[in-house]
Amino acid sequence: MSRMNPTPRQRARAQAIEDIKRIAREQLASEGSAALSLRAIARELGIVSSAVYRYVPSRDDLLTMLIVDAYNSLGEAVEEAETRCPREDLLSRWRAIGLAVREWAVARPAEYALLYGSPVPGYHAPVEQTGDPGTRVMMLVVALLVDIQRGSPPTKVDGVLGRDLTAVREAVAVEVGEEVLARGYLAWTSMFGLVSFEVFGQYNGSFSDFAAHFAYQLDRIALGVLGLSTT
Amino acid sequence: MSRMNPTPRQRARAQAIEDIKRIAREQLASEGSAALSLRAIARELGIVSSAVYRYVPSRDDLLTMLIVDAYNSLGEAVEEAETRCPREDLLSRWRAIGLAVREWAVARPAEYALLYGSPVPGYHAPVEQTGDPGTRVMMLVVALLVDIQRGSPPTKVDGVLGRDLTAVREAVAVEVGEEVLARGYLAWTSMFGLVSFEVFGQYNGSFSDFAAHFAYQLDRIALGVLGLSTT
DNA sequence: GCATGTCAAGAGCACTGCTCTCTTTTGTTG
DNA sequence: CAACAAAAGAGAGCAGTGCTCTTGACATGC
Repeated sequence: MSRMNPTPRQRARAQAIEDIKRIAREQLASEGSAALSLRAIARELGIVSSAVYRYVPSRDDLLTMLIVDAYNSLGEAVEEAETRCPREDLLSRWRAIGLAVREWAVARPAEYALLYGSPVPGYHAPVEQTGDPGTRVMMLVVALLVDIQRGSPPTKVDGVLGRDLTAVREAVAVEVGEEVLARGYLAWTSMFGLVSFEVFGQYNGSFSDFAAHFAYQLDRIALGVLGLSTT
Repeated sequence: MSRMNPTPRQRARAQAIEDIKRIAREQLASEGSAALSLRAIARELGIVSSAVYRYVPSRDDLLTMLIVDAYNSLGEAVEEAETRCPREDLLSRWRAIGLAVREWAVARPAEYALLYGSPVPGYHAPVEQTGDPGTRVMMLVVALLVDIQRGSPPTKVDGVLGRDLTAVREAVAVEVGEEVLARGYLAWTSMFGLVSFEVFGQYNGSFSDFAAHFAYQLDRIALGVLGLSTT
């Protein structure tokens, strides 16, 4: 009833929500996440502030929508880049994932901060909405780990960490050993550490060419952490 | 005149500023950086809001003070841990730095977010005040890199990245080759990637024992990136 | 044509940072 | 000890925020 043949009403409503999100993204880009103001959005739309609440329940819900959209946008971009690679070329798959993440992040620093920066104060992302889109990139890395594991026997990890990793392995239900999984976690966090340092300006102008630095370190992660040969 | 024998006035003033910063830190911890409110601080102090402006020029200046204090607190903690290690035990020095950073971060997540999270919207840290305290931890890593370099001939890095690294090497004026410097950057960002993922809740409950995970990955960085033997 | 549901408007509440003026307190000094 | 100046506090006020509520206009579906 609501998805087959949308009524003009539903069309207009969807368009209004799309407009609100578009302007919200612009504000996000120019001012930052905490400066996101429903009143400013209303002004931009030539609308009184209370009217915005017809379309968006609250500021936090708007943030959630933007986060979900951002996760999907990032996921789509990275999936698109990764599927171009030949399946057997593990190194180029890793490179494609990393480069796509960085490219997306530097193009949309505010949205990247929303996903991977400090959590917005007072706001906690509802996992039931953000959880699924938030794992799309992760899943590509997991698939890569499976192919890295293939051929060599899985190695366990000792202690509490080993049990945690086993639980993760069983949760995602793929054939990857604990030790490779741990390598994947480090590669994953290292890559986001690199991107975050660049996007959040932690390098303090050490590098004139961030892309070169990132590509270099991405290969170093592939070699030193994932064990992929870069020759 | 102003630092030898402080007058009672100066004492009271310093105490008032200290109280403001203390309550600000509490608010930061309980609510987050954007929720930091001068009016709320005034309420807590039993003071009218305008009176706070006698001690703190603005909200942004208060944030700057907190950032400088946080950098110094972190730097002090890490320096303290690192100097305990025997100079020749490079691995334990790296471990000490990493563990101290993590410990400090998980104990003060809000202040850590202030330093290494997404930048506070509308606020840009004045480099002339935050620059120096912000490099204290970095300097320990640089010193470690010098000792890693010692004995082996320095290796250059090609291209733009190589020139950037040479500029950094000349800026800090220490005997460390470009290639080791690049390793240091990756180790540095990887470590902060790990800490940020934990503090900012990106792991989504994968690990029950973050400390074990961190210690494990810290050693892996030492081995795979810094080239320190963990045997 | 009319009832129904949607949308916009506007007022209002409680909060924020910040400025201004006025008064009180307080340390110093003649 | 008294007088003075500097510092601190109080309070009003401005412009902004998220959000709620009521009221009126309008289009949609029967």
